[in-house]
Amino acid sequence: MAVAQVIIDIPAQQTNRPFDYEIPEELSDIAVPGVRVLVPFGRSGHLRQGFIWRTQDKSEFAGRLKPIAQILDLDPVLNAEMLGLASWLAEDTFSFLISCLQTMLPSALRANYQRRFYLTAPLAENDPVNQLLDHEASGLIPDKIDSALLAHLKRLEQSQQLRIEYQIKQKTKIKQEKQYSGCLQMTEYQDLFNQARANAVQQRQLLQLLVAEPSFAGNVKTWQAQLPELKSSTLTQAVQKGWLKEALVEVYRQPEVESVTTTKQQLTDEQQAAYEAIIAAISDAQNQTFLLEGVTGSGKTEVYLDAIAYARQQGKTALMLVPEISLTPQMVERVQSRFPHEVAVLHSGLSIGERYDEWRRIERGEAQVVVGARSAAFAPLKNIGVLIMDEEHEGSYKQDDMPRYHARDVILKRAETYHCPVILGSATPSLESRARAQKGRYQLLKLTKRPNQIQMPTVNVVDMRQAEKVAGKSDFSLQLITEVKKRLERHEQSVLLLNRRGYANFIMCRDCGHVIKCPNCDISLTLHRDIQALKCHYCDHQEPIPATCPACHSSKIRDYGVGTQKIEQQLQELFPEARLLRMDVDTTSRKGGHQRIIRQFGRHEADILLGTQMIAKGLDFPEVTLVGVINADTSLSLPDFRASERTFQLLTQVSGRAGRAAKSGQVFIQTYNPDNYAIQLAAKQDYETFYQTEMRLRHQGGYPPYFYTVLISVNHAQEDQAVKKVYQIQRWLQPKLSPQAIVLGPTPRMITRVNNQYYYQLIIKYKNEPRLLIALQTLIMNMQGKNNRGFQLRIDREPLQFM
DNA sequence: AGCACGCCGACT
DNA sequence: GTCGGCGTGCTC
Repeated sequence: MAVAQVIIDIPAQQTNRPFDYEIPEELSDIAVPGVRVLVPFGRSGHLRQGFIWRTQDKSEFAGRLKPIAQILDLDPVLNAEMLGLASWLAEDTFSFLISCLQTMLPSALRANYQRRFYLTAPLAENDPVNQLLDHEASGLIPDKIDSALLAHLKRLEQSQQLRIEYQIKQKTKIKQEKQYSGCLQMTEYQDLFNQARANAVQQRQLLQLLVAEPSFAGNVKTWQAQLPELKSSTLTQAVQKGWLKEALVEVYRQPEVESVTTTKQQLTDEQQAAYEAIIAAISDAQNQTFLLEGVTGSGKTEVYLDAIAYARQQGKTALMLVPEISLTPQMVERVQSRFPHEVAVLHSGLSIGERYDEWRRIERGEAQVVVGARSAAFAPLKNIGVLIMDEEHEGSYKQDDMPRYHARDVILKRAETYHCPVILGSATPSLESRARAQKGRYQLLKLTKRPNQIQMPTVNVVDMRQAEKVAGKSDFSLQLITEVKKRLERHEQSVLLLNRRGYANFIMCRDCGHVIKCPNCDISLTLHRDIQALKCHYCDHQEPIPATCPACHSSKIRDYGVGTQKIEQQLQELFPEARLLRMDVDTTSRKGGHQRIIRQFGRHEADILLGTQMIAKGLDFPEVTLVGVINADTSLSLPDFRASERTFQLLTQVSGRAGRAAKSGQVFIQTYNPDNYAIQLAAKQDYETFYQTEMRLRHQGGYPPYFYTVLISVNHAQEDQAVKKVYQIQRWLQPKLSPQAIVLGPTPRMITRVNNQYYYQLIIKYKNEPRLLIALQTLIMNMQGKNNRGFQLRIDREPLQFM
């Protein structure tokens, strides 16, 4: 009897091992590893989705095996490489196999479990179940249902007044579109036209078109291209009247863009040297990692594109990861125009269906070049020739829920499998990567110059302790404002950065000092003036802005801190004639909001772009000649050993936005710490000195890259419980560590309470602890069962956030 | 997550 | 004596 080991999708994920199932004879041909299956699970025998992990001849399991109910794929959705990658990922990130398998696939392939009830007897008029009805006698039972209502449903089921069915819906896969085509003779259309009422303008236009071309066909858009006034309802009516016939046609959701082919640009000497090193590794199938350290504007992208072109010439595929934020239309067009019809793009703006279509194009080999954000690291490419990660230092490459993977590690792993090179590119590499280049594990390639004699911007540090301020607007130095004014006069553009990391707008009472806090979390609420509400950035809590202080009823309650909205208002007062664009989480939260703003600014529809860190990347506009940093300091004072690194990166990146073309650029950095090394060196655009300085400090403090780190965090609704558990874990773990390992804590997390859960943590710094990783695997298993209800454990290897 | 098994309290 | 509370543990 053939047996399949199946990894099952159990919501609570209390198990991390496969379950054996019998493969029915008729399914034996297609029951191969990597296919999705439906299997009965548990006493209820309800179907759940799973993945075949392995197949074998017999089972070790003593009991009776249930058979696989259904196989969902004719071809496996995960090949051998992907299954191996999942297994490595699960171990590396201390996560469950099932969650790794799920994150590697587009969510369209994930099962959608739902419960429906069907009435078998009429309900009482006031029965609460009435609210759930969405059809005549049936309704959906929501996932989040209050337990009383669920219990009520179960009672009704027991008394046979209704029955509950469990269903697994596959999310829509194939998009279909209505196609309308003429189905009558020209003379018939002519007759209809003659009969049509004189005021039926739309119908007459439509018939006129059909008289001219009786077999015209196409979707709504095609028809509207001919008749711009045409409404889709007119087409529907025409179908009803028998003038047209309609049919459903399968379409890809992202039709391929018609693009012009652009060719290779002339490379500078430095670019050429980097290119040659990379292509040698591609043609020799060497698993070599390159760190491409190039100053802003030095043309790293051109090197990437040429490397991809070389891989394509060799008949190989290529993957390029970029941070979500720089996945702009300009960027995508640049790749698409270089490799027409070969590119698949994966980013968060895609709908589930669009994402699946792109995934399918890659999987079928129809797209050989993939550009995407973090999760694109799992793109189902085969025969990869080169893997690229742009802005390699970016924190967004690490996922911050399970599995907590870093896309850099994923592509390094894939490169091992494909024996191909990896290019990590950045103007400000992470210290981890730069240190590896120092040790020779990565090969360092440098681009120190901008092509075409374009100058690096000149950077001025403005000492805000002594600078003359604009009257009444203490956030602006006179110097910066004068520069902005000059740009407005010359019709050039300015970019202003508000460094808001770790800084928020909060509400405080001037009389008693009371700060309005979130009822669920230990954090003050942030003011959002556009929606007239106070919001908590850690849970979903939201409340109206109070008119008086809730503690002392004084009316002198006002907001503190610097927010983009406030700065925007002040700028508008200073320059009433200037066209301003604001870019922050509030203005970009809607789909495409980010790209809309960038496009607008690119068309020079605004003079000043004001924004948070998101403006530091991805924009490349020739008219920008001024970059101003309003407050460089805020990110320096955070209790995180990476504070300097992040500040340096942010300032360097944003400075690089100035003077990308013929016009030279200037940068003004306002700060209260003008002597700080991160600020000084960012002003000089001197990465190498920053690297040396920061490495010394990391060495003294015993931080990465000199030590590895693991963060272990426990949370519970009761604070004493969380404390007890974290100490218990420490006592258990300590004896398993060598004396060289350093344990920090246990300590409460900086924001101890979030969503009414108390968080306590332990940080372990180590160099070589073979027993630690095994111990942590054990810990995660132990925490699942028995007396650990109500606790959540989180293990984060090489965490980027320590707070 | 479901569902059953199992060991304690208030009832026909 | 029994019915049922939901704590505990298993699901191929």
